[in-house]
Amino acid sequence: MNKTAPHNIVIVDDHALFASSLEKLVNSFNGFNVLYHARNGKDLQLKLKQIPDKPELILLDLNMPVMDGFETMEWLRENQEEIKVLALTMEDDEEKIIKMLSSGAKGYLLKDIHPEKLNEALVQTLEKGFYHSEKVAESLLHSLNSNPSEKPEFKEREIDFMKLACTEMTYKEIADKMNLSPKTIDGYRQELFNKLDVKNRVGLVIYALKNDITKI
Amino acid sequence: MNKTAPHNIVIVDDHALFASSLEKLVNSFNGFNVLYHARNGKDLQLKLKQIPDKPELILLDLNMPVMDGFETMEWLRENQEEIKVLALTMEDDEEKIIKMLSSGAKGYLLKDIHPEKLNEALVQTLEKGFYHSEKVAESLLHSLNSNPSEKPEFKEREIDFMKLACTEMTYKEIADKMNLSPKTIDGYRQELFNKLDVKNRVGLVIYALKNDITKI
DNA sequence: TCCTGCAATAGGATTTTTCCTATTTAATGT
DNA sequence: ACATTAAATAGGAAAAATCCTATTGCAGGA
Repeated sequence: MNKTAPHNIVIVDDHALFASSLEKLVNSFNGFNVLYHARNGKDLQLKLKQIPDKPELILLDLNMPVMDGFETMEWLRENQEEIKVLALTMEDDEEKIIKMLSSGAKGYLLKDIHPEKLNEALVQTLEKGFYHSEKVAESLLHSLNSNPSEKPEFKEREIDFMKLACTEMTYKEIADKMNLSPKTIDGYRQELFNKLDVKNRVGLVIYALKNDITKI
Repeated sequence: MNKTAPHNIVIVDDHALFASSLEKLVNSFNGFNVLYHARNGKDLQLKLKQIPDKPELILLDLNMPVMDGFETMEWLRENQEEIKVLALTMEDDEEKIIKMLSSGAKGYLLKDIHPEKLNEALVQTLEKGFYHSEKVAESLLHSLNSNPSEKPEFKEREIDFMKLACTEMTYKEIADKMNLSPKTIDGYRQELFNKLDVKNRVGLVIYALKNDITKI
């Protein structure tokens, strides 16, 4: 069909099965060819160094061990500016979308998109330089409109405290663990209750879990 | 290569991109052919009814809207006994593995397996009738050994209480909501603390969330 | 009917949490 | 050296949570 050289793509994803499957899919698109895939950012750095053929575009997963999508994106922006990057991930978290796009990603795809959309995204990114799905565009608009509710910032110690507050420890025990007076802990507690608009420790725990301050 | 008719496979997964990608991968295996894919259990029922060609094997995702993998597995066991099923999912939750296998799944694959393993699993399932990856086999052994820790049973009211305990309500408020005396609530609380071996309300909240008693 | 088991309830004490306000200390810029 | 600020700390009190034990009411089985 297409006589010109196909566009070289690289896939970065720690899920071997998904990466391999996706490779087959991308190869089935007209005019695209998957050069190789990398397990994570580190692996990608290595392969970019060792393999002379450079991709035009990278499909980058965000959740990876070793070196995740964000770190990888930062590194690519600094070291491989010519390569276009499309973020490809499960989560449509507004914060993450903004973070990736402002780090220089050309687009942000959700893994539940239709295969034809992926094809469209690849073509459009190479042609126009960017691609934004309806869903992501919507998310962005939403975040611009409803942004007055900015997320509060936390100090290191506050985050430490919140994590410990999500355990069965009493405040006295937490104070010991953090080498602070119980009264200082009480100060953190109060400050956080106000900042987060919660009524009690359970509210704090729920906030911390909802916002990935800590995992259980 | 293989002159005999290829083995027909059906993929059930709500992620269009993954399903389509996986289709390409499976088609690339020697002797396999993907008939079609379904978005969920309901969709599968429909397609099994409408499409005369029956698959020999179904690759079944667990997390789906509408009709999830567990329900689908139950239905398949009752209505399409001849079709072999391999569960294919992200989570290596022992409970889920056991649930699927005891519902008649021929194997349980994690989505992070290597593509060749998938090929192997398909071949072996059709030949021997089952496939168990090292990881899953290990999980099963582990669960058999360390099973003395059975999960406690909860009464309706206890579950109601736990859900409310995972909010910012005080016990007095919870008592009002449940139309019980605060002292009764205190009884539930104490009983649950003992049963679950937790020290305080935060412990209870964490237990409830870990065990999907409630969502946040 | 009597016994038994379970859910609901209570009394009373102690500990922890929560709230409000104020002071000390350390760090930082001018 | 002095003003400014943020972090750490304190006092004191009310509210909520936690603990232990005991009683009541009711339903079902012997």
